[in-house]
Amino acid sequence: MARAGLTGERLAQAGAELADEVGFDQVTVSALARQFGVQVASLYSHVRSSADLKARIATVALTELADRASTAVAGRASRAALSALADVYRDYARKHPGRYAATRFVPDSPAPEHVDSGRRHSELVRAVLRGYDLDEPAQTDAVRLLGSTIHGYIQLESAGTFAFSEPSSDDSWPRIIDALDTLLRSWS
Amino acid sequence: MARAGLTGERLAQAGAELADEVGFDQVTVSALARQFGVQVASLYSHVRSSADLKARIATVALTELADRASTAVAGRASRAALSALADVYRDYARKHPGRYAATRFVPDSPAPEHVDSGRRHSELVRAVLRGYDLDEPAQTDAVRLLGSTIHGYIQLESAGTFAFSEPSSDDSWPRIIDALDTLLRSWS
DNA sequence: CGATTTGCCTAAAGCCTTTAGGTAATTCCA
DNA sequence: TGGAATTACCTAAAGGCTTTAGGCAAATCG
Repeated sequence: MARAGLTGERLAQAGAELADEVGFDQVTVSALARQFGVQVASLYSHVRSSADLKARIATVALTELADRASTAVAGRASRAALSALADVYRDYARKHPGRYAATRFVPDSPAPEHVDSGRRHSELVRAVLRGYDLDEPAQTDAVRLLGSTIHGYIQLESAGTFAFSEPSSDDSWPRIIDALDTLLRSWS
Repeated sequence: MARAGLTGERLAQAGAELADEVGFDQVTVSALARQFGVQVASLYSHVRSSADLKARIATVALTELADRASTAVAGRASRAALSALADVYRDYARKHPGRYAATRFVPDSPAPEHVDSGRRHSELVRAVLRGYDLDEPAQTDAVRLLGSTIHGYIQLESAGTFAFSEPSSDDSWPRIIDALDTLLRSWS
């Protein structure tokens, strides 16, 4: 070791911050090197490729998000749990748009930590569903419905799709969560 | 005019095909020039920039999709209309993944044709909702819910998120559409 | 204290974007 | 009909990002 000390870890963290500032797609090995004031080639000792850098950022984001989701769901059930979980995703996407976008990045060969975080997410959704009375395969269907709707809403909202009509997307959001809650209560 | 005749129109069309082959993100002015066997710079007489090319492809896709959706919804109502509409989106995404991805591209300053197609889509969803009894603002909420869920599902499915657990995502899909239908019938 | 490892550097090749400035063929019209 | 204007595509060039190869100096290990 020597000098300042770039590491894969540090690069992923800095990359996550950069993503929030300039957008996940604009995160490049070059831009990151510029931030650290070092030559581009230096980073290639720590990340295998541009895709590898993005994958690491994705893992950071996915893990961070799982941590928050976990906290939000703890001690809550049914509607309260659903609402808290959904809000965590949405708030995270608003505060950390770059990181949230990173979350959708599918690595060529995901790190174990990445896979773990992915599993934690689906388990959290299943935990929320314990408050409703669903057996398989309905439970899996419900996991997919929830994931689709929440991720879909966040994405369309951030793309500005809801910005040009009333009511505000802030108002629609809780009503849509309510609707999902109702739906889950009476899932055929 | 002269020779073969590249036009913005033709480039958008060829770009759409290229997108389906290699992915929307891999569509570049260079790649397209290669396909046409001309120098890269030549294309810049017809498209303003790489972003402009992508925007044109997006417009082609959005319009194509609106046409199909329109056909699918015609003569159907309620559940049948909802299911047909959702299937059009999903089938299009599967047959034309590059074009479908293009659909999510938000142009800096959208062409009128692009805006029109966007409007057609939301009007089609509202048409489907005529089969249910919703007044404003519930109707807008429902439009957003439907859009979020359908786009979200398609996206997660194409990212492979549903590929590693039972039941198959083909089986979940109709059940999720059913659930949405039920939800709309009893929207608070 | 010498050998090894670590950390960052220079160099270079390859691909993509975009602008500038032609050139030949076609079309318009006096 | 023939010169002017336009059209369609080209060469040249600058600048950015990615990635590999090879090098040197500082820190650490034995």
